[in-house]
Amino acid sequence: MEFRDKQAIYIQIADYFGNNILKDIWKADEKVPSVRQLAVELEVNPNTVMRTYNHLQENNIIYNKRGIGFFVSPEAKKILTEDLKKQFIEVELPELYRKMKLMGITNDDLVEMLSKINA
Amino acid sequence: MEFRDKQAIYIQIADYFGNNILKDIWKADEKVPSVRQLAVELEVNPNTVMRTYNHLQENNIIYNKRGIGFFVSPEAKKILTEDLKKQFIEVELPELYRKMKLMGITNDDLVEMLSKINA
Amino acid sequence: MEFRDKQAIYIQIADYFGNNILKDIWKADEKVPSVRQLAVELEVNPNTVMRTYNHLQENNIIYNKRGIGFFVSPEAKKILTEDLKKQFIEVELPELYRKMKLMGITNDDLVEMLSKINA
Amino acid sequence: MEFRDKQAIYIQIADYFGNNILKDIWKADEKVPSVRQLAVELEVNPNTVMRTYNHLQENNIIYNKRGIGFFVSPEAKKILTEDLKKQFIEVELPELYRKMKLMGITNDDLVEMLSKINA
DNA sequence: GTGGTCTAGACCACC
DNA sequence: GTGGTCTAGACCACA
Repeated sequence: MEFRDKQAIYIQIADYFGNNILKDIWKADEKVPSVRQLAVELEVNPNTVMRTYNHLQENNIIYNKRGIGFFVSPEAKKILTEDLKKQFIEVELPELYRKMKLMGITNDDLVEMLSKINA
Repeated sequence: MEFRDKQAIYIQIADYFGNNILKDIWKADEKVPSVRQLAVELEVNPNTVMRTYNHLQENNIIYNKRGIGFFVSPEAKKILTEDLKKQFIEVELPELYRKMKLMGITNDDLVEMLSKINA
Repeated sequence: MEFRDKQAIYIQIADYFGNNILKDIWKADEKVPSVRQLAVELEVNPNTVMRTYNHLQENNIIYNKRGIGFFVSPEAKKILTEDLKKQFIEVELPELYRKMKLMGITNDDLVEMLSKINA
Repeated sequence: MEFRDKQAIYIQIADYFGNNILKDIWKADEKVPSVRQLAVELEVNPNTVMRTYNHLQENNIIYNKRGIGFFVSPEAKKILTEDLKKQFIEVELPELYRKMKLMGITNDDLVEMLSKINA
């Protein structure tokens, strides 16, 4: 994992978790790596991983079993999907619309541009 | 100005400038508000406005006439448009694509959603 | 046993013991479940149960007959009652008083609320 | 401020904030001490204070103005009151009831005990 | 072994 | 001056 600058590492790790869960790579009630283990893997300070885990736990994405570790919460996927949709509809879509209008990009142009990425 | 926003205030001001220029509200070689005046208007520290102006000047969006004030540079609109396009194609479009795929939104869905905003 | 709870598991088990004794479900000199048996029942590590038993033994709630098992100590009920009262008077009551004052709940309100639980 | 052991310092600081807001010592949109300042006052590491502030911010008790500091959120008092009530009704009241029953304390006994604290 | 908390000290962007 | 993030290292309780 290589970290983009500009965004906090602990957030990037959280996003990585979100993706893994949304893509069904990590399923409900599965154990996620321990704090120390992940810290070694990502070459990051354990505190930073801990911060990610706290963040995810507060948002009910993961939960903790005392002395055993962290696990993917059963509601994780639902929560992540809803958050994504809400963010998309309320923030990103209007912003996209605004920019398209500003640059004179039509819906057809947009679809064509997206097809090129696909290819 | 939204202090509670996560984006830097001086960037928010710069965006405001960009919009005004792109929408032809401010045209080439027109004078923009003075630092002090804008600081009072936006209820912001003058240093912060100065920072915006420096930033815009470095990017040739505005230019300075000593003792008179700042003016919209003739190339401003062109530069802003190009920046916008570059950012759009290289960053936002791929990100849009990624999220659509993650949420299972098709091109048709997207066009329909955009139409709803228009309405 | 609720692993996700913030309270230590061995304490939760100890509380469970205390309740059983106070409610006369387990009486003086009666045998309590073996460590292994209880560990299986509660789906808990035997070490954790052992820890509970050590804890209870230190507080004279249970005693041990070598090779036979653990038994409810004759003074168990008295000790538990006294601990409960002490904790109640010195810690919980003042805390209750503090919160009632903070929320503007009167003694009458409290009695009424308690009656509702009873019903 | 002297810290009780057993409970995390950053939580104790958060509780202290809650009390100050509930008692109207700190009012809506008032500035709270800066991270560094409070750290010095409480003789605690700034990271610990930061942790408290993050915690409070996530719960909309305080908000942040970039480069200026943290402020009491307008909804802070309402949120705190509701949390307190919810916790009281759903957790503490049933627990109180359970213990009273276990120890044979009547409503009248309870009221009398509370009066003694008052005196 | 697991997480949880805290300290110390550093560096950064921003106002 | 403000917050925000990260590292390094330590100590603790718990399973």
